[in-house]
Amino acid sequence: MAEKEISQAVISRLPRYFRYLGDLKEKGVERISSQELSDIMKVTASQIRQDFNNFGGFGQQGYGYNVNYLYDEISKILGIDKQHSLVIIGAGHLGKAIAGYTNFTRRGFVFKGAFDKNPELYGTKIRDVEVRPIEEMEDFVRKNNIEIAVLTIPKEQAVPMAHRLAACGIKAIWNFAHVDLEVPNNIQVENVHLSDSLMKLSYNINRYENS
Amino acid sequence: MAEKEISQAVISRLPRYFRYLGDLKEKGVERISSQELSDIMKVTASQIRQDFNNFGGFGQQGYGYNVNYLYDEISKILGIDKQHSLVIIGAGHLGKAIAGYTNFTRRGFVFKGAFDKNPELYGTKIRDVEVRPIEEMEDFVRKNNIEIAVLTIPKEQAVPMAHRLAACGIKAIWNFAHVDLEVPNNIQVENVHLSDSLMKLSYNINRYENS
DNA sequence: ATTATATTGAGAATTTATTAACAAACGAAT
DNA sequence: ATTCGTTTGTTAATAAATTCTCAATATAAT
Repeated sequence: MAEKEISQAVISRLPRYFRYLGDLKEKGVERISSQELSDIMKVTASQIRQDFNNFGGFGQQGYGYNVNYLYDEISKILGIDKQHSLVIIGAGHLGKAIAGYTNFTRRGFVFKGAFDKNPELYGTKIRDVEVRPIEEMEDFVRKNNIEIAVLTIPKEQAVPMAHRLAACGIKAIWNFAHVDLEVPNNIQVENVHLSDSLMKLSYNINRYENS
Repeated sequence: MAEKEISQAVISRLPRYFRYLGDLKEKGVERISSQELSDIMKVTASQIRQDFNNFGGFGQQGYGYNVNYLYDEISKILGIDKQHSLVIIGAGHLGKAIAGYTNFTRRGFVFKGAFDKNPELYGTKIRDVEVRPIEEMEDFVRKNNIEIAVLTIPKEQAVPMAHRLAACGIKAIWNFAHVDLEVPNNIQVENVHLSDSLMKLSYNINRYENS
């Protein structure tokens, strides 16, 4: 079947729709039109309809969208209807912050292991999970069929670590190191470059002041 | 003077250029052509030239770009040639991770204060800075002319806190809470929605498997 | 000095993304 | 049943972003 490629711009907007639909769901709202959603989310109704239509018609003419149905469909598209196992590589504050973030668990991201190269951390616990020596990482990933590695280590160590992760069959890397990884393209990478984000903020402060 | 508006797409790419130019600088590379940079960064040479040209000609025909000069110019554009003061609102793991990230200091982001509403944290230190009661935030921001607030608190508290920050003259909010803030448009907001990022990763795992 | 080579900056062409427009379809009211 | 108002899905129009092309201009070589 000829899968039409969906642009990453569209994908990037889905989690936000998902978030707002979750809120509506909690409030007990049953149906919503693209126009109402447009007013709440401050994006055009046209874009909302266009975005949803990439995946087939979720709505109904004259009615709008059923909130629960749409919510479920988006969660399927995003793949968060299934569980994903993850390990943290680097048990510093950032690693701990992410591991401890319970909302991820609610979304099906199950925190299975944590690794560090600092012996002082071995045996300490993050939410019932023991920090292990980084040497044990490969075995653990293989045996437990881990899908996602969260890379919260300094950039100097990130590139070789990505290679190690690739070699032991990880499916995806959520990369917090400030460096671009080189991995085979069967491994998905999502970068969170915090310093890039902060620089953008700095630009916008500047821009506002000089205008 | 009629300032041509630069698209955020371009701005988003600048930090990455900056990072690569920093690396080249460290390696002692003096000049580089858009084609060489293209090979290293895996973006088109055309885009590189177009991007730089938004800010005036940084290069020279037949020569290329001077690495040091270009690096300095981009740092000016991004506003990281000057110092920016920041405070952390929410001294949990994420707040600590960010406050402790020394590279930000190198880029001129100076960590001045940390606030939390949990009394157990009062007086504890993050890099020589004492965690203070959140009630003292307004005064501190005003007296110390703080520019940036890093919002690392749960989403329920984020919206009212953004209002408090707006009221005491903050210039920018770096928002890690999973919610969209409403602030007057003299305040710059940069969102880091980690769960959105993780969902994108999940989508791409799915997409690869079903292709 | 002259010529060959390299490389930008800028405009044109193309592609992609966003917004607008509207026919088709549904629900509700009469 | 028919009509009316609503709202989608889809196509068309517009806008924005990216890539291509090449004249202009620099460096380097002879």
